Amino acid sequence: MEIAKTYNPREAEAKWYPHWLQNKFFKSTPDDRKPYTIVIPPPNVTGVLHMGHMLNNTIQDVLIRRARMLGYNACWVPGTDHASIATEAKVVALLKEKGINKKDLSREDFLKHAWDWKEKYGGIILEQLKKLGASCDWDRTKFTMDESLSDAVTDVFIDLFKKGYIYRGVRMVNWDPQGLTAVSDEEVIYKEKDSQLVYINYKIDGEDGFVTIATTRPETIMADTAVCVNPTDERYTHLKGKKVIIPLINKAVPIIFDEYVDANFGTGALKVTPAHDINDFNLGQKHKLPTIDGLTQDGKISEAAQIYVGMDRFACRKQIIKDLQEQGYVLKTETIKNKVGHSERTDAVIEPRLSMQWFLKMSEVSKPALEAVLNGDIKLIPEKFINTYKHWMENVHDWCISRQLWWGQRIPAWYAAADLNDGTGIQIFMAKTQEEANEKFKEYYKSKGYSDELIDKFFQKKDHVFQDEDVLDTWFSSWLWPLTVFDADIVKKGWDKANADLKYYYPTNDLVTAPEILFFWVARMIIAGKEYTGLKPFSNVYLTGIVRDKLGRKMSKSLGNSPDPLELIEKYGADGVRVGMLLCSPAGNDLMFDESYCEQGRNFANKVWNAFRLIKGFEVAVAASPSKSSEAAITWFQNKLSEQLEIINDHYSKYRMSDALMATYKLVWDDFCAWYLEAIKPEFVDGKALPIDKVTYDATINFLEQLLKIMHPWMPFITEEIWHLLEQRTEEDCIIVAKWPKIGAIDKKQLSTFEVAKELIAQVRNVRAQKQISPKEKLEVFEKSEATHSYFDDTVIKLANLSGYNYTKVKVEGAFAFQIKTTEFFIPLANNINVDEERARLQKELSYNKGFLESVMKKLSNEKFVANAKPEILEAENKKKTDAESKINTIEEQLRAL
RNA sequence: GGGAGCUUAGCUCAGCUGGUUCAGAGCAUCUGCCUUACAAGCAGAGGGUCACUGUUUCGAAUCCAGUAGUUCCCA
Repeated sequence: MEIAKTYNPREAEAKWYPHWLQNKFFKSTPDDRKPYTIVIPPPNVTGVLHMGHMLNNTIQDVLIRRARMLGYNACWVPGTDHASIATEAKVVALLKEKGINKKDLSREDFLKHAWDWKEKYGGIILEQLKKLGASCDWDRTKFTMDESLSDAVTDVFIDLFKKGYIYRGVRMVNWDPQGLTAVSDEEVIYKEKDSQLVYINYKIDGEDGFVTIATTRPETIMADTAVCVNPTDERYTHLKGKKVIIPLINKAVPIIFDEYVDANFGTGALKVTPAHDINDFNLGQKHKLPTIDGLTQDGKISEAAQIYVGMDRFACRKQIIKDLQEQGYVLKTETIKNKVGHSERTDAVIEPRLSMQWFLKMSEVSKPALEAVLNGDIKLIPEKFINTYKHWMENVHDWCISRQLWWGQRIPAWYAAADLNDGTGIQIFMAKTQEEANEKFKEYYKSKGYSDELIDKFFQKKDHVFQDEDVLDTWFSSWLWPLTVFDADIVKKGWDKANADLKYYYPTNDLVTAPEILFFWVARMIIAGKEYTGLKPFSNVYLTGIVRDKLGRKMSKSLGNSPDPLELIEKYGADGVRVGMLLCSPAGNDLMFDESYCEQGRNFANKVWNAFRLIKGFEVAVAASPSKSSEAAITWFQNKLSEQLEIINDHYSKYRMSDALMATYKLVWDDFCAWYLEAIKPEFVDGKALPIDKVTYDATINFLEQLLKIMHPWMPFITEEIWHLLEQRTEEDCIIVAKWPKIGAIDKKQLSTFEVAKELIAQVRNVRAQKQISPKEKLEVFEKSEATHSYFDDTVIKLANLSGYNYTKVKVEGAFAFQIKTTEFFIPLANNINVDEERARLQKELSYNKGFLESVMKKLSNEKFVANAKPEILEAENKKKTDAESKINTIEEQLRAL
């Protein structure tokens, strides 16, 4: 059978993924093995696969595949997130294209469109993950708005409300006038902008003179309800009890005094607009000022402003500056830099706005979550994020959980009049259905002593008991993810009655996610986990970096600097891309991605392929026994494999993915291909390869199989492909479910002996290169030593192409001489010795060694060093001294001999 | 404005408790090779005042302080 010279990833990928699925290798059900669980950070239904997902999911797949091979019952739960704002924005935009305005639709109709959209596009990203090789248990795929998961979200809301953690209040929120919803503090991105600071004169009421205020938001002056100055500011003390007149609308507002105002900023006089600034709001509360909302929810000037009504806030800003200037109210304007908040989702400028929202009180519930990380019960990798986490959790703000949207879980709060006689007041009850809400209100009214007749009459009217219009923040459903993917009824039943799945898989093992959502998601999952099970949701949180381009810019659609992951897979193969991603991904640090890493990954796959090709091509001679050189190579590689496997396992245990990968890469490429295979490769005689003996062949196949297993988590496809090409195997005998290799005995001494042999071989090759001697011409080596033989002699003879490896007690004249450690070697070179060149080389070596000796002597002659250094260090220094001295002696002798 | 991190070869990064396997790896570069597994390869080689300044120490890439640059988080 002809095997292709270069590896073709496409074929293997098309073959093995379906094969794994068919054999249900990704599937997990509880059994008596130990579980190893990962829940996927559910990608957004609006998303398509980007480089961040690639990185994140490759890491998860590597972890889960290795765990599977280690014998754990590995379970990787996939799913998606409904992404309230982003999805609603997409659907609204799509409808708009079709000429449909959201406002013209009923809630039900809109949701129908949204579900259609989700069904059509929501699964794209999961399909793309399959191309990457992701070994998720697809039967467990969940969506944050699945009926059962949504139900759990509502249950949690009601439960937390009962516990007193959820409250409703007027708050200054970050309002997105485009998305028409409040967004959380975390969803506001502050960008530095040039802004006009306008100095406006407010006339003092009843006397001549002005107070000048400075503002970047002149369009809100109509909503001013005071001007505030610092009580210690002498410029203004005479204004106590006075009023000023707001220009254009000629309205008098009081001058108030408060320490809050910085006398040094602007003019030291601050316009107070409680409805449009959080600090002004606080001032307003303190000084009992009225609140005027000068803007509508979509960012236009409101009726309350009296003028410019209906004009857009930014258009109005321009216009009002112009008008104020014309009427002589503007003292001056200057350009300053300030940070302006933008909506993460719509990029609209955030408007601080007073509105009625639902909040979750965080101070209590966050305590166990902070504790879990601080005491090490949950590990953050890398550890530096513990600081960040701690800081956030200790200064945590209440969480605004309501969103003025339709796509999401509707808040289960129901409202009706408190007083049935005149229909005034508002009473609120939590309920999951209209019927349940009605019952609660009936009971309530009865308890208040209203007559049955009155109550019946009330309930005959339509919409008497109505539900809150808002939905919950998406994170309010995804914080339950590790719980509800296994048991959506956990909130109702409690941990003690949790189903078998949850009891088995929870707490999960590892969570792999981006540091950007440490608070949004990770912290809140810990809170929910602690609240509903008393347990942590996961043991380790691996925080990946941000994928950036070569120039360090974050990869984004708008910059167009992100390669399409699927195209990369097409070009380099899934294995190549996986290796490429992880070669450049230190934990928690950003990675500067470049396609050349994928090329390196592809090259590696090809190297592995060709190693297989070589081995597969061996002709086996059953009767032959292994040569000494092969025997030595086999024992050496056995040791090497064990040594490196131990290192690789250790890297994994510390989540040092790129180190584990690099160790694997070097073990395969350098140790196995460049050294081992070259050492055992049969020689060519008369243009034909000699057959290989059975012992060496079996050992080699065994090594390759072990290496394939070690490579499998990184390169699932090529390893599975070769696994099956090596021999005829049953359907179920797949590498994906093979056992992870065990570490054998490690003979350190032999490993270091081989290192000397390698150095010797390199020296011979080096001499050839320098003297331009063909690799085909055999050379001879003499070792000056008392010994007559060492273990790797034959291996050296083969790899360096020697005619003989000899031992001598005296030095060899007229030969190229060199040293490895303290041993002297000679290569007779007939007439090839250039005396001047040799002298220069030896002189250079001599002066290096003299300098080295000098630095050692400096230490040893230092009394304080001898007195303070640890004994083993002192010993090492002494050995350095004697070694250097002997080297210097030898070199000097060689020089004399020239 | 407050806090955290980073700065080591051309690039991307390792360097745990201060001391020869401490100045490393991979890629890139240069030189020589189409040696019948692999040119997506083989064999060699070059390349760094460990950001800067100072401190502690017998000894500092490593500890400490300051400076500069840079990134992130919070307001």
